[in-house]
Amino acid sequence: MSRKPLSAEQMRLIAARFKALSEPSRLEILNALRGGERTVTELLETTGLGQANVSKHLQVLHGSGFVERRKDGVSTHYRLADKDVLRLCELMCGRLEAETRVKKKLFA
Amino acid sequence: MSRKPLSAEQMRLIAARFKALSEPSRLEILNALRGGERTVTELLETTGLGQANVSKHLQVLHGSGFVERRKDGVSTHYRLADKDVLRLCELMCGRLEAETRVKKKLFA
DNA sequence: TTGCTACATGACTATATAGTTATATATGAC
DNA sequence: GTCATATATAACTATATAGTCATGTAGCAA
Repeated sequence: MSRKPLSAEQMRLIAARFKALSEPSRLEILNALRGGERTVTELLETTGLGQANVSKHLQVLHGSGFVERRKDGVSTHYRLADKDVLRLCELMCGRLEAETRVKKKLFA
Repeated sequence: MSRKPLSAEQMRLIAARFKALSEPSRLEILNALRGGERTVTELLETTGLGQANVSKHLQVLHGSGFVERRKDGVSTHYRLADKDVLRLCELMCGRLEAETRVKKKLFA
């Protein structure tokens, strides 16, 4: 299970990737992309966030390698780069569900 | 692979968990705990961080459920709550390695 | 009691960043 | 060319937090 020791530089890079996933707005965007490729305008409508705000979040997600993009005329289409994001979120979800179960037991 | 839709509240909670993993210092602490239970003093020595700083990071990690603790006299022993942290980091590591391979190809 | 050690916490500063507004850039229609 | 649309970006404000210093608190020894 546990692998090689991690260097300080590796941990800095890993922390930066986790930071990209540490904002609810960005998770909302990623969640919206689960349904497939979306333009920025579509993401504005789905998430209800401001245009400049969404654009900045998309730059962060693209810079961290979580989304890829494709320009088509005046639009830019974004999509999930791979399934890792979903797996990461599902792992976190699993943790939350476990916690919730424990809390329910305490109050039962 | 992809599961239920996520509520805004769930995404807020997930983001908070990712945020706990988004600091290099906290990853260093978690990395040190891969070797097993450690006291705060031991973590100070391993990481080289300040006492108050480590203590605060440990509160964050404990509040997020990533570490558990056990008081023994004047000392507090911390340990990884489970293996999920390692799996999460390994997933991120895998992404980084893949990126590095791509970059090497570009310069080859 | 006093003193010492281990840890936690409040107050503070400095930095990072989410969100907004205004503007820039680019593409296509006309 | 002008105009409108789609996206990106610069500048700014407000908030969050990492790190430090000082202090508080709890357990143990003498």
